[in-house]
Amino acid sequence: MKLLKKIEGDIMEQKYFDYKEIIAELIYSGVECQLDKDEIYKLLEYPPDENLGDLAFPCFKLSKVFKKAPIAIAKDMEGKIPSSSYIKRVVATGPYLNFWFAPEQLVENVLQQVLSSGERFGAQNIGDGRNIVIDFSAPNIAKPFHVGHLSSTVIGNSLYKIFEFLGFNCVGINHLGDWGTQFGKLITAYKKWGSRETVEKGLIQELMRLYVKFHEEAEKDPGLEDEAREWFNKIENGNQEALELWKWFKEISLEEFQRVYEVLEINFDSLAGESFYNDKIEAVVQELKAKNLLQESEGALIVNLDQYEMPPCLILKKDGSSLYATRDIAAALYRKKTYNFAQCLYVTGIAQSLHFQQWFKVIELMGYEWSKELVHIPFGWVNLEGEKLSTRKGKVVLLEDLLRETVKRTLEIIKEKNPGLEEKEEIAKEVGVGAVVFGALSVNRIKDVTFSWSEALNFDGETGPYIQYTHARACSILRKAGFKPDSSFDPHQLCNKEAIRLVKTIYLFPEKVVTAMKEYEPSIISRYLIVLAQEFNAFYHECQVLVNDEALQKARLVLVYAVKTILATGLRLLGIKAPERM
RNA sequence: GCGUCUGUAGCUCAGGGGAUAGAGCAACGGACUUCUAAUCCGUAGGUCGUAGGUUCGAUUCCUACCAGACGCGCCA
Repeated sequence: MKLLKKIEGDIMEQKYFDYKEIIAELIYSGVECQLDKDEIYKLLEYPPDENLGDLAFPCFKLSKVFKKAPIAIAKDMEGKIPSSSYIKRVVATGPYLNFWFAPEQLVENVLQQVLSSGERFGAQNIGDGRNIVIDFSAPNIAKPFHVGHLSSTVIGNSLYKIFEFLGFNCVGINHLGDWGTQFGKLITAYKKWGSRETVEKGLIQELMRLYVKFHEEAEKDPGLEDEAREWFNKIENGNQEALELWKWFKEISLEEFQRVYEVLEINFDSLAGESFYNDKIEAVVQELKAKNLLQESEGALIVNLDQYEMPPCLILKKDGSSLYATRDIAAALYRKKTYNFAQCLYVTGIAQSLHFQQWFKVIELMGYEWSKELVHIPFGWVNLEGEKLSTRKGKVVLLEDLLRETVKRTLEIIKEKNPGLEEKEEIAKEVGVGAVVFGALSVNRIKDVTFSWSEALNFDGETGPYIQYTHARACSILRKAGFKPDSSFDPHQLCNKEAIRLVKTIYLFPEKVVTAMKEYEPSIISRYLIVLAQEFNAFYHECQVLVNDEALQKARLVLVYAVKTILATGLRLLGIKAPERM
C-alpha cells in the first residue's frame, strides 16, 4: 500500500499536459466552495457525449455546501470561472459545468509533446528506479507449452514493459515448475513404459505421452501415486539416478520452451525455478519453527491460519518433502534479499488465489512488513471450445501449433492482398504472433476465455492485425511524403471534427498507461489502441493527407505521425511488433 | 458445507454512483481508376441475472437469491 500511495503522489506531479489540473485550478480560484484543488480534480470527468463538452464538473456534491439545487449551482458557477487561453468556453448544462478546450491550444500542446518525446510519449519516472519483480509464465517442465500458459506469459511480459516505461527497474523471473511430484510421476512412467530411445526420438511429445499414460494407469492402480512420491523423494534426497533423469527431462523441456519464447520475443532476467530453492527450504522450516509458527498435523507440518479464516498452509509433507507453498516462501525471502523489490508480482491463474493469500499471510506472520508488497495478479481460465484443457488427458492446443497456424493464415492473406510485399515471411510472423498476443490481452485478465480456432484466425475488427494494419497505413503515408518529425506546423489546420477527436484521444494516452499499471491490466492499453485506431481510420477516410495545400498537408502529417507513434508504443507495451508495411 | 470469481445486444466483450448503456463478430444495405478495402459508412439488435436496500441519483455500491466457473492438508 505504501507503494500505491507513492504512485498516487507522483501522478499529481506528472509532466504531461493536464487539463484536469488546469480546470481544477480555475474552479478553485474562481469559486469558493470548500473543496480543495485535489478534491475538485478527482470530481472532474469526461462527458459521455462529445457534444456536451470535453471535461465536466458535476455539481451534486456542492448542493450540501451551498444548500441549493445542483442545476442552480452550475448556472451560478458558469460566470465565475476565470478565463484561460486553454479553455474556449464554459457552459452549465443541467447539474454539470462543462468545459470546452481551446482547440488550437490542445492540438499545439499535445502534438508538440508527441513530436518532442517520440516513442517515449507517455513514459514517466514514477518508479524512480525502484525494483519490481515479476514472476510470470512459469510453465511446468515435462509438460507441453499450451494455450493455457499464454495468459501468464503475455500478461507478465506486458506488465514488465509497462512498469519499465514508467521508470521502474523490472526483474522478470520464469519460476519454472521444475520440481515436485510430477517428476516422480514422470520417472515412474518412464521406467515402466518408456526408454532412452523413445524419449530421445519423441522429446516432449514422448514425455507428455508418458505423463498422460501415468494418469490413465493411476486411475486403475492408485499404488502408482505412492511410487511417484517415492521417486520425488529420491530426487529431493539427491539420488543419482533420479537426479540424472530429472536433469535430462528438464533440458528437453527448456529447449521446447525456448523456441516459443523466441517466437514471442520474450526474455527473462532469471530462470531460477522451483528447484533453485531446494537448498533454501531447510532454513525456512527452521525459521518458521523458531518463530513458533509450525504445528504438526496428521504427520505433516503446517502453519495454522484458523484465526484468519483460512485453511492451514502446508509446509512439509509427512515424508518430509516440501510443497509449493514452502518453495514460494523460500523464493520470496530470497528475492527480497536479492532484489529488494518495491513489489513482487505473481502472474498466475485465479485458481491459486487461496494459495497466495495463505502464504502471503505466513510471510506476514513471520514478521515481514514487506508481505504487503507481494501481489497476486490472477487471470481467468482458458477452455477449449466447450471442454476444459487437460494436460493429464492430453487435451490441449499447443502454443507452437497455434502460432504456426496464425502465421500461416497471415501469409495467405498477405499473398492475396499485398503480393508485392517484401519479406513476407517475417511480416507474417509479426502479424500472426501479434494476433495471438493481442487476443490474449484484449479482455480483462479475470475473464475466463474459450479458445476457438475461428476466432484466433479472424483478423477483422478489434484484433491485433487491425491495429498493426492501421499503423502500417500511417507509415505508408509518412513514407510517401518523406516526413521527418519537425515541430513547425499550423494547428489551425486541424480543426475538423475527426482531427480534434484524434488529438483528444492522443492526449489520453499517458493517463491510460498509468491506469494500466495501477490496475495491472494490459487490456486498458489494448482497448485504448482499438479506439485510437478506429478514430484514425475514420480520419483516414474523411481527410486526404497528401494534398496540394502545403500547410494543411504538413499539419495532417504531424497528426498521422503522432498516431503512428502511439500505436507503435502501445503495441510495444503489449509485447507486439509494429511492422511498417503489411 | 464454506469461500473466491463471473453474469451487459444472437456471440465475444468495453464501461463502472451521475447526463440518451457502447464496440467488434455474425446478419442485412452501401463505399475500392483516389494516401494499403486486414478499411470505412449505414440498418437492425438491450427489463445491464432476479429481488430488496443505501443514495438527490444504482447497470455500477451493499445484502439475499439464481446460474456458471473455480478453490478448500500432504499436486502445482
